[in-house]
Amino acid sequence: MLTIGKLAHETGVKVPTIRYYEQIGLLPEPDRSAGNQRLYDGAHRDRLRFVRHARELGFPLDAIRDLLSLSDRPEASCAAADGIVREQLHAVRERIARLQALEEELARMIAQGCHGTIADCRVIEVLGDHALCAHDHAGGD
Amino acid sequence: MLTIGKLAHETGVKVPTIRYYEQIGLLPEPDRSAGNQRLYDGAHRDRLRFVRHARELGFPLDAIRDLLSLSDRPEASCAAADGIVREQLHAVRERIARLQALEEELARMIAQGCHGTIADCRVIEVLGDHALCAHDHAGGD
DNA sequence: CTAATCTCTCTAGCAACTATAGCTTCAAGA
DNA sequence: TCTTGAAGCTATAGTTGCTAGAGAGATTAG
Ligand SMILES: [Zn+2]
Ligand SMILES: [Zn+2]
Ligand SMILES: [Zn+2]
Ligand SMILES: [Zn+2]
Repeated sequence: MLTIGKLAHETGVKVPTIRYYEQIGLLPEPDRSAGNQRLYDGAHRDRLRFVRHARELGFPLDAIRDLLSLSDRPEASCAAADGIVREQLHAVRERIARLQALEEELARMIAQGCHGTIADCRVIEVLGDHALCAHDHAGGD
Repeated sequence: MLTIGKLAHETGVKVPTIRYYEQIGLLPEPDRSAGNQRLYDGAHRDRLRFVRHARELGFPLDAIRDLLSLSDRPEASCAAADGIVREQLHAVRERIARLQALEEELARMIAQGCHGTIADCRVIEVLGDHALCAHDHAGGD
């Protein structure tokens, strides 16, 4: 049996985060000690590790919730799980593409190399006028 | 003179967002009409376009606040502005690197190609055990 | 038995907006 | 002039995924 602090230590998830996950229904409510303190077992630890790992891979909590409920039904088809991962991969690739466009644009701004006053500053100028940009980075952030 | 709706239309920034920027002190309070409605001029529009463009390039509002106050002092050295942009470029590159590691890992998970039940699902298995990962994606999100 | 360390609940805050409610003002047509 | 509809106003709360603090109670080592 683990107290919340030990569970935190074993999983690398901070104590308030564990309580937060419980609050939003991502983790089940554990039993309590006579003094009302949470007591966890191995199953809780595995579940929390799963959550942490999925978070490290960038999955949003909603997707993790779905993945968890799938993993609770071992006989179900894994197509749904694979779909969630595919979706996440897609989202990650989109973010990468957007960021790479930004990277190029920022690098271009800096490459113009200005060392004067703000009045002649290339970067301030470009920031003020998207027409000076090479890309169309219109899409939301 | 522009009403807030026209300013929104001309800059592509939504009306509530403009009011929000004013509230946090990013945009100056404009004059008001007799009926208490905001009235903007060309300077306001330029400033808001600057903000929007910087946001599109991923700058946080705090950095934009600094850039704006620099651009109000045309005789100042532009080193500070360049530094902010360099910092942003650095942040973007770091985010790209992190996302690329995630992308590889997710692609690897999917490439294992599983079409069975959850009990045998590779992706659920990998999510449950970071030891099956090729990367150390420990760092924050 | 006491002191130090956990743990408890609850509230509020972060970024950067977005959405809603309930009201007032404005512009144009009949 | 009246009326209707769009646009504007303020203020509050919600979003995501936590994090920080207050003030109280529980547990454990010496
Ligand atoms: Zn410069
Ligand atoms: Zn641009
Ligand atoms: Zn599968
Ligand atoms: Zn991993």
